[in-house]
Amino acid sequence: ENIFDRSRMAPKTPIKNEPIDLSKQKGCTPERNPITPVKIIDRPQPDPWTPTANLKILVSAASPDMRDREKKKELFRPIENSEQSDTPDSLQYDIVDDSTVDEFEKQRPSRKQKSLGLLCQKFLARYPNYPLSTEKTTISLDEVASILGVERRRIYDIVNVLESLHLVSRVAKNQYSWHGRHNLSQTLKLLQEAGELQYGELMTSQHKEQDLEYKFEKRKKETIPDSQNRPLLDFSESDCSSASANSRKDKSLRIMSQKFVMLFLVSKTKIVTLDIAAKILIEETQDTVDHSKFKTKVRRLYDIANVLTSLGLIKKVHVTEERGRKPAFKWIGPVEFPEKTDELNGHSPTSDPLPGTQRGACVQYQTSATGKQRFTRHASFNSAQPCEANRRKVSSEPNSPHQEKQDENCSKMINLAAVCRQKIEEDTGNKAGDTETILNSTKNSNITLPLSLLPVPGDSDFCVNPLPQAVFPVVQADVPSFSLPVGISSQASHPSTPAASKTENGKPTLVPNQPFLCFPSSSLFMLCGGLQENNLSKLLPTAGNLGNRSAEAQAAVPPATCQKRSSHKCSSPSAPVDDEEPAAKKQMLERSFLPLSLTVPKQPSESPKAESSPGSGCSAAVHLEMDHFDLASPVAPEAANKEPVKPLDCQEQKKQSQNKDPDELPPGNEHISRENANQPFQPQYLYVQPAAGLNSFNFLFSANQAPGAISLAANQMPSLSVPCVMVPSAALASFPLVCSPSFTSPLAPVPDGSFSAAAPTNFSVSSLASTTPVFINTTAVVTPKVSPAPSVEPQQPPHPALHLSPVLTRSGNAVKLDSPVCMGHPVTLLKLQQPSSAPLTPKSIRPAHHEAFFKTPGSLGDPVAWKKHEGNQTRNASSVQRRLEISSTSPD
DNA sequence: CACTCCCGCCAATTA
DNA sequence: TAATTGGCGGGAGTG
Repeated sequence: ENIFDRSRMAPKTPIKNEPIDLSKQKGCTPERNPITPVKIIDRPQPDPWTPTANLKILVSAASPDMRDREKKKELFRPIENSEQSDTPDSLQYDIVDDSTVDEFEKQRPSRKQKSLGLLCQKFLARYPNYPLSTEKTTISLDEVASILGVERRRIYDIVNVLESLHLVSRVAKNQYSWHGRHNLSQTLKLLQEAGELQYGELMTSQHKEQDLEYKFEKRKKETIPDSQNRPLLDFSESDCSSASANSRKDKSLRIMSQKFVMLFLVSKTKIVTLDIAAKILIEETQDTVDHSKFKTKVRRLYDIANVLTSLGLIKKVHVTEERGRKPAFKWIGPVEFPEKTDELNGHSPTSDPLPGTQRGACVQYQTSATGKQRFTRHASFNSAQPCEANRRKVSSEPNSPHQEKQDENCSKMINLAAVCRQKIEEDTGNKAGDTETILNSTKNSNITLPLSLLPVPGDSDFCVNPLPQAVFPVVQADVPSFSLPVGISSQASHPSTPAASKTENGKPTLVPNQPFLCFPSSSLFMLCGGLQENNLSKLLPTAGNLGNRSAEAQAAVPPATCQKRSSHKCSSPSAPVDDEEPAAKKQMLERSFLPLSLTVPKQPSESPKAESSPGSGCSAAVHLEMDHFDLASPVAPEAANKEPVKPLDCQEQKKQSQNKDPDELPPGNEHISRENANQPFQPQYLYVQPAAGLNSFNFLFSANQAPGAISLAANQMPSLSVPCVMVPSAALASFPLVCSPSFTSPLAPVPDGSFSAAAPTNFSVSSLASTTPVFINTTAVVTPKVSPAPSVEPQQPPHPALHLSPVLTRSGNAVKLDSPVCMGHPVTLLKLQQPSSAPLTPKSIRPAHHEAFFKTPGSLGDPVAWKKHEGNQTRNASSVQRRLEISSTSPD
């Protein structure tokens, strides 16, 4: 159609034609053949494209490049075909016949054919819905405009809306990068959350529109000032910090789009009438609701609606009310936004080429995490780009008047964020109370993270950010590495531990902050502590900025660094850095996402950044955050040791993040990632038997730490980004136990004695045999029994050992070899593979099913320990679940 | 006539 | 200053 138009109508077309068609149609030249040509023209073009269209889509999935190229050409075809297809053709023919000459031309271009919706479809057709992570698709506005045969202005309309949903992001002038729908669910989720804050009340009431409106206004006044103030944090700015002003009024379209979507997401009926939406939007923006404004708003809404319709998120409907029928749109997109990993996983596999690289990391995150991860990923990608990418405007200026505004907003936002957070937590089912409590209990500075999060502006991130997980530090503990839990607390250090660690290969790793210890055994363990959103959030913050968080956050994470290494080792030194940045970016991005005010600018806090990590390249990223782990990587085992030594306690934890480099690690090694700290922990642990790829490695994950961290490589190779410790079984042999005091330490510093006590225990464990992996959380200890479990059989649930009391754990570390699991905390142990004793789980034992475990954070025995993060955790958990499931499956 | 929403002027922002 | 973005609203196409 376009072609038609072009030939006839559009002057521009000529150019477009050629370019547009690209190679294929020559025949179709723009000429206007009065007669049949029309049709012919159409035909030819379409044909070439159409046929392929479907294929190409598929292909696109397969090969990006191809798809891009082809899609461009074809894409619109399909659309056209679908919509217009028959009609136009037939018409055309007729027309042709009738009015051989000019007339048809006029008709062709019917307005509909030029609609923004159609244009958007064409636009979308050019890009894969779920581009591989590896490929980065950039969109040139000029190019697209010419290809689609429209003025740039129109492209802006589309892109702005897509940008609001994060399907694309502005990279530079005239350049946008295509993200596809990977993040869509995340974005929608955020919008929904944000929407609930802003409009929740409104919609809740079933809406009568008026009611809604009414409420809306009311609400607006009361609670959400921000929207008016500065609704637009949206994107970039917030994070960027300065935020430059919101540029222009601009963003209006973007913001409007987000708000519009929010209305749908919040609405129970999922139907929003234009006029209501317009009113709401107007009000937010302005108080005056003059008619002209209304009209303008409606116009814009149509624009947005057209794009959303093209995206398949809404459809037009009519609602008849008393007074008649009103145009409205119904949301037909996803309503629930679990984090989805979706395709990512599938895609990811391909991506990993880079072992240690960022990318890899990113991927993992993605994998592990849900949508968030995706973001992360993007972020990483974007990393190259400035955060601002989103907005050109971002001015760096630190403080500008705008800023002030922002600050104000920030405060508001913060509040909102807090609210959101709470909400989220609650929603998640976590117990918010717990969280807090936990915090308190935890006190340890670092750990407390969760708390801080709340208050901190960063929170907003929380709400906003989906990605948090992206960041966790991962450490690989390779062979040699040992980290002593010592760090955990100064107190904590345990002689034994260190010794142990070293002893053998050093495999056993302790992570200072981390709660868990892993031993390699044949089977794999995964422990998940609190994975949570919170964690995530925390993590994010770190990256971001947020000083506040930093402290708390340390926990947060360093950008994950190592990620993927699973298969490879990560090692790339450079990677870490990158990761970090990306993380930051992510944050930004995330923030940006938030439409409303959610995003909060970071506050100035000081965050001590982690020191740069020593040698490990990867580590760099990590350090930031804080992880305190030590990794002992082969490379720098020493370092690891050192750190451990340090008093981790609160302070240190922050800093510590050290990673080690993966490089050195032998492939099989374990990675340890840790998170640390900060957080609340979650009691959940997963034990995974080694999958094929894993062989002897065991993984432990602490939920808390790395939310998204755990991800399994596509191949099954598990890659851990999580704060986990993996120990090669071999290494473990001698050491059964690992203790990480750190974690707990923060909360409850473990008495030295306790720890030591534990140590002994461990030894005893030795009997277990190498196979048996033992994890000890400061809080909890788990002993998985590996199939071969030696005499000590963990299986019995009832083991006395199991009971190590949480107390111990908390206080210090409890360790038990015998019992399959010991938990200080309400940790849940999951065994995926082994059936062994079901009962293994300590208190919280949930049913063997992983899912169950994950899902129910609540089960945690100690609320205190685990705090609030749960909300986050939940998310994390979910991600974890996935992974676990995956992993489990693989092993199975 | 009401609904849609295309079109493109022109200002704000950037480069 | 030129170019890029994008707000905005007139007014045309549709039903």
